[in-house]
Amino acid sequence: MTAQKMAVIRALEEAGRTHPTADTVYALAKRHLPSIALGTVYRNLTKMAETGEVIKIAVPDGADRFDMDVSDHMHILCVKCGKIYDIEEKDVKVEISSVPAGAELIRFDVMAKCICADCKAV
Amino acid sequence: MTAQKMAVIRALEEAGRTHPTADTVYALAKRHLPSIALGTVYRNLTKMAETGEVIKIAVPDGADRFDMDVSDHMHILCVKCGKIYDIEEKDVKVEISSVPAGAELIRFDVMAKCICADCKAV
DNA sequence: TTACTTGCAAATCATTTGCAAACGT
DNA sequence: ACGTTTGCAAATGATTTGCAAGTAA
Repeated sequence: MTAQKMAVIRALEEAGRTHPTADTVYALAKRHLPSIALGTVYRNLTKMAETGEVIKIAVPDGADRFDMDVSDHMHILCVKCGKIYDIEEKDVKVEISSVPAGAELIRFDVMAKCICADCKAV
Repeated sequence: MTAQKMAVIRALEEAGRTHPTADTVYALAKRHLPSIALGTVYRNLTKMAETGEVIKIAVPDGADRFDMDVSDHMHILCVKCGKIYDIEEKDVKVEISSVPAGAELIRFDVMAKCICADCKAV
């Protein structure tokens, strides 16, 4: 456990439910540890994604987003502003009655797309 | 309609259900139109994604994939080899009982993750 | 000590873009 | 003729990596 990893975790906590990009995590972490490097943030986030401490979310036309909430839930992306919202597990039901023969299911990532209230208002 | 766009469409047809990357589409298109440029393939795919002629699929740790099957269906990604399989609409049921207030749902992209039969066999 | 982690900068990969020439209609 | 599309190469943006120095255990 290094000061850098702690700064990254703290940054993720501060980001709350905003699903920050690596860049945003870097900016937040820098406030507490000004010497931290962007590469270090990437290295920590990548490792944490591998160990399951965070979830990495790929979005079309944009940088990856990170989510420290690893509980079962899904995401809904506003295609206009790019904000990502959460939908709690209890509010989604996914059932798959058939997978490719022999495949072992690991997890679902449900990414819904919407135009969010803020963007509709414009 | 240009020869280049036709070559891209033909490449997508040849790729079948393999969800090719832009690079793969380029390689296939080049067989029929050797003078075609990678940039042109990107331009065509991007435009086609905007108009809904193809679907662009963002995957973590990899290039975007394209799918000429725009019907309602889901994808399942093997986290080992990166292959993407289809799951027909009738084999998946997604229900969302609550979306962020005021948001207008556009579509779902369900990306399941698995270890596919080929990779389990190794 | 000793393996792991960092900061930095350069490298890589996917994708986009400026521009002048070529093309479709 | 005129707006659109192309090929090419250079530019961009995100992410990764090599390396020497620093740090946690």
